[in-house]
Amino acid sequence: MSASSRFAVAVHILALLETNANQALSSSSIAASVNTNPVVIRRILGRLNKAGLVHTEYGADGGTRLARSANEITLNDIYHATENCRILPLHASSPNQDCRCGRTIQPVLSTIFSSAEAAMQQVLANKSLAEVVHEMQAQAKPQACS
Amino acid sequence: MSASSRFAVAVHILALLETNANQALSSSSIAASVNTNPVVIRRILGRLNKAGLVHTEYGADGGTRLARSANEITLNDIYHATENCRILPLHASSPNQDCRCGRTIQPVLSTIFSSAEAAMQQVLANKSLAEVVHEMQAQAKPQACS
DNA sequence: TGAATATGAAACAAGTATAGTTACATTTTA
DNA sequence: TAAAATGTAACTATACTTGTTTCATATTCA
Repeated sequence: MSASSRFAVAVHILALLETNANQALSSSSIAASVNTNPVVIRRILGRLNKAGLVHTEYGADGGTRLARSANEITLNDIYHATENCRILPLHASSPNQDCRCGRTIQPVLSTIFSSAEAAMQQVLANKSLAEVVHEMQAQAKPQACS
Repeated sequence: MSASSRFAVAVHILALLETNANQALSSSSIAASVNTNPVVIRRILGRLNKAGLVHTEYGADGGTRLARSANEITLNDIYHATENCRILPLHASSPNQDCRCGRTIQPVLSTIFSSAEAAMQQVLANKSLAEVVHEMQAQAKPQACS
């Protein structure tokens, strides 16, 4: 059913890159903020690289930077870069095709499940990384007179 | 985490009960349609019973019937009866609270993830079991002149 | 009363995915 | 050449799902 925490960690990573846009960050320094192992970070960075969201350089003084503006990265971009599977899976093994119900349930469910997932992704598509970072900064400095 | 197909199987079960509303169905006969073990069915029926969607009777000639009209059961009711966890989980272990990003990411993500999940559930809430059964019957008998 | 039929629940195995860790080859820079 | 960084493989531990067997319990009916 549920997705992995890769998506949440990926947003964390990218928010960290945006707030430190003046320098490339190593997987070790990112891991210190996420509170995990650098290899876990590198595995996620591999997906983000493949999706073209970040750019990584080898060697001493290497590390990772955002590949485009935080305004041009949506949470849906990050979601697709980090998660594989359908949120709402169909049956583990195919139903009995000799039963009318078994024959017809999956095409109907597949359509409905796709609509449900699309609605979720639409919310993610409407939120940019820049907005997330802005909300995080508002969280860090709450207004005294709110 | 690996995905659960309980939700899809639960819809299958309830659709089968609706199309055989004249009789109580045993877990064995349901399992024959789903193509799995009766105990798997009984585990899901236990959740549906607890949620008040079906009513089960013991003994010879026992079995399960819908507890209310298929018009009054939405896919979101079934979803909540069968699935436990959040769709979009936060970090597996808490981020570094000494980092500004680590401190602020989770409350922001939690709000966004809740909105995304709510959008998905809204789609499910707008689809009744009766509609699903109707779509299945349309699937079984396509119009010749469509 | 007793046999038949059904559920509910416990226990176990197998399969799969995630998260964390160690280790090492490779690339780049100073 | 040494240092610092990545990419990747391998391994462990954990957790969840699915399928299965087994058995106690409840209900019906001859």
